[in-house]
Amino acid sequence: MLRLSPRFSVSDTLSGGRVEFVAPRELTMYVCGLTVYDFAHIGHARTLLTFDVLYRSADARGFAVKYVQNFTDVDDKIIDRAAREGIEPLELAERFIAEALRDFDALNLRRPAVMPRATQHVGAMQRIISRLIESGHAYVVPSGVYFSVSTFPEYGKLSKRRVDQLLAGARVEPDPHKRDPADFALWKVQGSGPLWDSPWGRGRPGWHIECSAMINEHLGDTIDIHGGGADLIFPHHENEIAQSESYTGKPLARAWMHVGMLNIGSEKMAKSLGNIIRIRDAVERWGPNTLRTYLLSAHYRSPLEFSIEGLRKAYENWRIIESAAYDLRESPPSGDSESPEARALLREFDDSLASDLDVPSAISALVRLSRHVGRLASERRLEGASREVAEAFWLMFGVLGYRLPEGPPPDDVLRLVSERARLRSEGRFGEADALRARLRSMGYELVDVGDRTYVRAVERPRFD
RNA sequence: GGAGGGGUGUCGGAGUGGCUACGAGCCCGGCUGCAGACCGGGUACACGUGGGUUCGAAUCCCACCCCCUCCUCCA
Repeated sequence: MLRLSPRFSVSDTLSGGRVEFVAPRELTMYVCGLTVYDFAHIGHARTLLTFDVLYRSADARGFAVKYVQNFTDVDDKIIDRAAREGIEPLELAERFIAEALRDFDALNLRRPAVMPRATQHVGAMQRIISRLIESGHAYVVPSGVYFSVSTFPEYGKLSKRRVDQLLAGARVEPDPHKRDPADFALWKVQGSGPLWDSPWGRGRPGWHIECSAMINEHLGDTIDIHGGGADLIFPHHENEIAQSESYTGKPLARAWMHVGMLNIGSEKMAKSLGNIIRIRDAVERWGPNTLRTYLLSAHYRSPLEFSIEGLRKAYENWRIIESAAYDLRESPPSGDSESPEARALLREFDDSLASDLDVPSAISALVRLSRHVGRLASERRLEGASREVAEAFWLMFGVLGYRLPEGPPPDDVLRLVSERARLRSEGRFGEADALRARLRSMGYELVDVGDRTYVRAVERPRFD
C-alpha cells in the first residue's frame, strides 16, 4: 500500500521560518473564509484551493485533521447591501452562504469539519470581551469596547509593524473615544443592522473578535495552522493575535500561512475594484479541473497574475492527467510487481508537498506519472502493469483534489456514439467525424483504441 | 514614506558555491482512416543592473533599478 510520508513543513509568516508537523496526531486548522455579501470570486478560490490541498495531503499523511473555515455573516457591507435590496441582512448572508457552498462543491473543495458563522458565536465573543475588560486589555466607551493595543507589547509581531509607525499611517478618522488611534473595536454600539444586547450597550461585534471566538470554541487555545489570504495579515490576523493571546496567555497558532494574491491586470482581484471573475463563471467556462490546475500552478505564497495563456497551459496539463485517469479507469492494472516509476514519482510528489506545499512541482510529478500511464495504455500493457501505478496515480489525483465526472453518459450521447460507430465501420469517415465533433461540443470525447471506442466526459474550456 | 515578498529561458517553477530540476509550449516526424493520449527528434543551454569575494556564483557581499501585496473593507 503506497502512502504519503507522515511529516510535512510549512513556512510561518510569524517566525519567518518553517514549522514541521509529524503524524500521527490531531492537526487543527482554521482558515478565514468569506464575508458573504456577494458571490465568491476566483481570488477566494485560490486561497481555498490551497488549503484544500493542504487538508487532503495532511489527511493522506495520517493526521486527524480538524479543519474549520468560517463565514462572516455580519458586517457593514452585508448591512449596506441588504438595505439596498430591501431585505434583512441575515437573509442576504444566508443567500450568499448557499451560493458559496454551491461554488465550493463545483470546485470540489472538501468540506471542512465545521463552517461556523459569526452570528452563532456572539455569546462566545462577549465572554472573551468581558474577560479582556476585566484584565485591562480592553476598555468601555459610549460607542463600544476597544482593545487597548498598548497592553499587548508584542502587537505588530506578525505584520512586522511598530505601533508608532501605525499612528503616522492611520488614515481613518479616529473615534474620539479611542485612547490610542491603533486601538480597534471589539464591540460597536449601534442602532441599525442585526443587534445583540450586551453589558456595554446594544450593538454588534467588531471585525476580528469572531475568529478569536470561533477558534477558541471549536479548536482550543492554540491551533496548528491558521491561514488566509495575504491581505489579512494586517490588521485582521494581527488583531486576532492580540485578542486571543491576551485572553488565553498562549500562542494562537503554531504556523501562520498566507496565500499570495491573484492579480488581474497587475491589480489585486477585489470586489471593490470591480475586476472580479466569479467562481461559477470560471468553472462554467474553463471547467473545475482546469481551473484548479491553473489556480494551483503558482506556488501559494507568490502572487499569481491572471492570464488566459496560463489557463491554456493548465488545460494542457489537465488533458494529460485526464486522459491517464480514463485509461486507468478503463483498464485497471492488476500486476503484483513493484513499479519503480510510480514509486519514484510518488516520492517526488510527496517531497514537494511536504516542503511548504509546493503544489506546482507536485502537479509536475503527476503529469509525468500520467505520461507513464499513457505510454502503458498505448502499448496495451496497462492491464498487466503493476497495481502500484494506479495506486500512486489515484492517491496523487485525490490529494490534488481532482475529480472525474461520475456515471454513464446520457442515452442521446450513447445513441450518437453507436451511430458514429456504424458510419465508421462503413467507411463513411466524413460523417463519422462530424458526429465526433458534435459529441465533443457536448463535452464527450471518443477515443478509438483498436476496435474499441471509449466515451469520455471531458472538460472543454473556452479561451476566447 | 514604512513593512513584507519577488525579479531564472515563450510561460509556470525548482535550485542557496561547482554537476544545464521539472512541467507546459512551439517546430518536425512516428502511431492513428482522422483525432486524443502516447513515442522519437528539434527549439530554449536562462538567471534584473553594476561592482566585489572566489580557482569557480543564479546561489555569498555591496549598491542600484523594477514588480506585487499590505499600511483602509478585502481570500
